[in-house]
Amino acid sequence: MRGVFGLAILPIGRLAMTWAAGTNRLLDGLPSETREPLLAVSETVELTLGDVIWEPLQRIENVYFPLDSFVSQMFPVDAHENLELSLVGSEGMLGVSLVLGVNSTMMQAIVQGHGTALRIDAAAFLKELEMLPELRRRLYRYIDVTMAQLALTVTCNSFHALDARLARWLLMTHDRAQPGGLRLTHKFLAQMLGVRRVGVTNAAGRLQSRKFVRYSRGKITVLDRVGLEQMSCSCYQSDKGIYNRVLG
Amino acid sequence: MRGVFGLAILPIGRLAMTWAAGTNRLLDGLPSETREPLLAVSETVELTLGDVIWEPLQRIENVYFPLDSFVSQMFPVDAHENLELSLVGSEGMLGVSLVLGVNSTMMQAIVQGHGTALRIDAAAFLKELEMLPELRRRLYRYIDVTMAQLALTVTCNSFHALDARLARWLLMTHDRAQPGGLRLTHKFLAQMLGVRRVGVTNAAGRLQSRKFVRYSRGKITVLDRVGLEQMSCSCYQSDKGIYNRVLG
DNA sequence: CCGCGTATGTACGCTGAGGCACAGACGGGC
DNA sequence: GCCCGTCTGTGCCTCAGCGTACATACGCGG
Repeated sequence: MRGVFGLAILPIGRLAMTWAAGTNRLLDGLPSETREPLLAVSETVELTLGDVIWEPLQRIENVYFPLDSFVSQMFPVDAHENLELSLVGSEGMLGVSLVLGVNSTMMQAIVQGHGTALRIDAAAFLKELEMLPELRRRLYRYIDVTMAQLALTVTCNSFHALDARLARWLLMTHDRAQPGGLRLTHKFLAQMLGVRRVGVTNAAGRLQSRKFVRYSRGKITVLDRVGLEQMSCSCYQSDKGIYNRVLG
Repeated sequence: MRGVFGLAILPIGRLAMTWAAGTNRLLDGLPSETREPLLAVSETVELTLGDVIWEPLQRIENVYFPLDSFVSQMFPVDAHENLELSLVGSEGMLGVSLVLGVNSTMMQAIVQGHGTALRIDAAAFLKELEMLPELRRRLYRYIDVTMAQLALTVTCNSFHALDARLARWLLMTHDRAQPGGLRLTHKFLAQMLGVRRVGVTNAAGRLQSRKFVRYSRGKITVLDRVGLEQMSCSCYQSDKGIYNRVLG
């Protein structure tokens, strides 16, 4: 039972308002007869800021269930046309294509927040998936959620101003990150949001002057979640709503 | 065998370069032991331009496999913030949430192109789905494709100019439509692309002045596919590539 | 064949964001 | 404690697309 972590022993996350570090909400929602065999083939690994989990067209060797790390997925089109599509933290899973019977991905996945994740070898995962109907059931529902969230993001990106999108992005990141300030430069945020760095500097400046955040040289501290929520578009709440509706 | 149509009898679509009317490419790719039982519970229905297949949060009563009709899906956020997310024609299926075990959808689906589709009652479909592993296998792969296509669309919408996106949209529609000119007003295109009507009028004017299309009062004729392809962004080809890679 | 509704064309100012350039400011490493 | 690289701030011009308003043009129904 190498590296199984506290997940099976301390399912505290289910009652907490925020997602507790050390658990994965997707797995948490499984009956223990389903969760245990999966944990038995998983190992806890450390993911470091900037690690590339996979590149487009790469074969999926492992799937990941983040615990207190989080990872963002992009879809590279041309050289610098990157844009974050989804943020996967302890509420989700990386490698859903495998669940759908496709063993490679079109996405690029990069670690955004340092922390731990459960890692399962692709072959072992598929074997368990076959034997555990409850696992299938839940992961399929999760996939439906990610599709709806992706659809929301398309619309949000098209219609909502940068300030609102930045606020939303900071909130979503804050939800998934460990306490103690986010490691994010403006340049990086610009890539995530698909805009210029200067645009982020201006938008972030406006957030800071309203005392919603404080930042300095790549470290951002959220000071006022409520303020950020008011400034962000409704998509932040919608995104959570989509998740809770199907998986809550 | 009410309304089973020529699909089982005349699988001509498999050899044709363009998708032949009267077949559905997803079902076409199935072995006949799988296809036949599904066809036995399906009926052919006529879909008329403007029909609303479903609204957000509505229960999925039927799934659809378009034959020579096509349907677009939107994700309404606020009042008029609509934007097309996917175009489903004879290459696809409507109601994938059901395949994932979720019996409602966040999408709005509206018929874009008049024609026929196979319709299957949700309960009957689920029953067949359970009994037909090959069907599951193929539909799961299709879902993976739609996720990748959606991801592509997010990025395309963020980075590519209206002219290119309009060209892409016309090509995709043209691919799925029956021969003889598309029924699309500028106002409608504007909604699909998430821009103002005036923007479409200008962009469409540029396409027309280059003799790529001709249009008048809601009817658009594609004159020069190659020209349109050159004007559209690479996303048109990418979109087809994603499909063929997994389902071709 | 007239009228009205819908579709399309055009105009004007506005603004968010792009492209680019450069200046200051912090902070880790030597 | 200094240097240099990285991060952040600012300025300037450009431009695509928005909001709005109004003008024309086609075509169907009476």
